[in-house]
Amino acid sequence: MAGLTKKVTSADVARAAGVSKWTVIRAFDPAAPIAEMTRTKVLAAAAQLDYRPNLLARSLATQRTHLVAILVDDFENPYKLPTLAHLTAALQREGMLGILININDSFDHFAAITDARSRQVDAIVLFGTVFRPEIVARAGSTPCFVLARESTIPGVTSVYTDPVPAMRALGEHLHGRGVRRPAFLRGPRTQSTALGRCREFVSFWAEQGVQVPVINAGVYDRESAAEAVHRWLPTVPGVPGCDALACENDILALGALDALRYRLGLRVPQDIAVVGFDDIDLAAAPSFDLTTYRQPFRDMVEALVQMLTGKRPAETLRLTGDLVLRGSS
Amino acid sequence: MAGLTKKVTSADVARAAGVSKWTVIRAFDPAAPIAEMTRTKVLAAAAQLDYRPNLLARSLATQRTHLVAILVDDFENPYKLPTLAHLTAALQREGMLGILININDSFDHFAAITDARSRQVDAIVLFGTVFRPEIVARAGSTPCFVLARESTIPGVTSVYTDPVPAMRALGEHLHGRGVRRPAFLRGPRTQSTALGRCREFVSFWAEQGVQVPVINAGVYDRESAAEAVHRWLPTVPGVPGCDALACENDILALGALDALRYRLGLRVPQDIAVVGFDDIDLAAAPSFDLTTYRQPFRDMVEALVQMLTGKRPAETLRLTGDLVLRGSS
DNA sequence: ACAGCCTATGCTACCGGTTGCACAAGGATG
DNA sequence: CATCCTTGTGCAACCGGTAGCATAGGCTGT
Repeated sequence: MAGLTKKVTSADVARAAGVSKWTVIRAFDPAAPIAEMTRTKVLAAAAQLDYRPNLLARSLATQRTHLVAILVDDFENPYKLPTLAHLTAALQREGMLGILININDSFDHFAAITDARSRQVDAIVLFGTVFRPEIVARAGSTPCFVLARESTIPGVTSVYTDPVPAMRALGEHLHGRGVRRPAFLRGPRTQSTALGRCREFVSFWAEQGVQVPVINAGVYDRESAAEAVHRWLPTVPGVPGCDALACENDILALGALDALRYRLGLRVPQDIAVVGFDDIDLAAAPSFDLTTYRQPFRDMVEALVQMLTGKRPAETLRLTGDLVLRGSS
Repeated sequence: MAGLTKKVTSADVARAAGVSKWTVIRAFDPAAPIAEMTRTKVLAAAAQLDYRPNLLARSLATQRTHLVAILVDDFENPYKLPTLAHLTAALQREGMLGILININDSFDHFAAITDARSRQVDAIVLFGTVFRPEIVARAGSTPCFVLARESTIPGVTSVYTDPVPAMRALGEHLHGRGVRRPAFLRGPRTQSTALGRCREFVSFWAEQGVQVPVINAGVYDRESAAEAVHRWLPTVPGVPGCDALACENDILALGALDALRYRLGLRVPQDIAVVGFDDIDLAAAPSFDLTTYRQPFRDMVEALVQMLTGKRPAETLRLTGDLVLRGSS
């Protein structure tokens, strides 16, 4: 019955309770000066009519929507699902909700940011997406944050895992295991520069006097990784042509692992070691048992949400994660 | 500069162009009667000031937000990420955006639906979540859809994969391979009833005169599945105690597969066959090579979005998927 | 020259809240 | 008993659009 009738507004409740609509509003504001008896009367009438304040109208008046745009351009990497879970949960704890925006060929950053701003979102979160400075400029006065990626743009705060200690930890681990001819497998070139993992890994080995070949998978995708490794390894002198494969993230590593074992007939870790980055759930599966570097996703999200609620100053944060040693290395 | 100044409204553009704010609005409406010269002048002024209509104000006036609430309560199952990608893309093609709402212990269906309605969303999508009739009643006049789950509630439209032909196909496949003592591994009991996979699998084998034992993993989680299988199988007479394991979804199947191979030392498929449901990306990995039943996620999403835009009558749809034969059976 | 019509523009009222001010009622104070 | 203060309530104005009516002014037809 209640569902079929027109929407209930504060004026309706006011009429039912015999007060003005402003008094109704006050009844819902714990800090407002209002007689206890009146409040009780109003709340009873509101409950009776199933009144809910219209947040659209409130947002228009207060200039705050408690809405955050979350821009994602790559739904291939499994770590994004649990991280989205953390992010939405953290936002909800703060009374906010996230609008999930899919950046793709027909809806680019430009369109997404324009749309988000028209909707008056309180903030924009670029979650693991590629971006260019001029794109962020479109955000105008809307605060812009980058999650899980380095931001080289001044004024754009980012929270991500510091690649320097991470790649050093992975490098030292491999070096300690006797690795001397490692290769690096990365995804799209543009994104890689924003991650710095390749750069740091290569730089670590340069210190050891080793030049690391870099393989391009082109996309962050298990199958593409498998193909890239399958094509590349046989072209390198030696059997196998390298003794370790460091991958930009776990999903590439899983593809690589499968290609090494099932297409190239190699034993991991005996013939070649494999390490990834992220520590996604499947990395722990005995079938893969992948050595990787765990990103502190939960902490990253918590820090980001504190920044966008203003509970913490907005400044770029580089967090460190943990080396997770498993059987693949 | 533009970012630091106050928000630009139609009145500002009107002032700049020397017209009234209503004329500004008309300039942006292709169907409005307006002199071409005026329109040009207004659009120029708008571009100059970087004016964007405030969709909040528009929504308040038109009573349409073009916002859809997407309720998710389980972020464990990897199929949800690509499906979210499809869903957001499809919504965006229709000029809508999705608010991703995380249902959990501190923010339940009740709170989520109340909040979503206060925000005046055009529709609510329950994406693979458990729900009770009284919860949906809270949606009031806001249309409610269930994606990837059966809805037993009258008036609530759902789009899901028909478990009848699906489990029959899996059952017949296993039967044809000589399986005679299969078991079924499922997740939480409450959700299972809304999926019907267990029911239909058991019923298929009943027709063959076989009673299927049902194992509870408790949660849709790889590790829980592995533990459940590891605990259960040794308690059953015979080595192994069953000759096939059908799992409610792929993520359970991957956990089961690992437990069988690495904890119980069994060979798959020689000693025991394993089949899943969903066809997630990792099911195709050579390490698992899992036989499964592919859900037509893309079609499901497309149909759902057409329903919520009104391009198609809202009625429960049971789609069929495809049996995907691989090496695990 | 004037009715009749059409086009382009302005205006009022409204969507459902918020904000700050005005003011009435009642109690404390001198 | 007048004054001051406190508390509680009503109200106008506003947030930035939309919808539909009113009307000015140009053009056509007779």
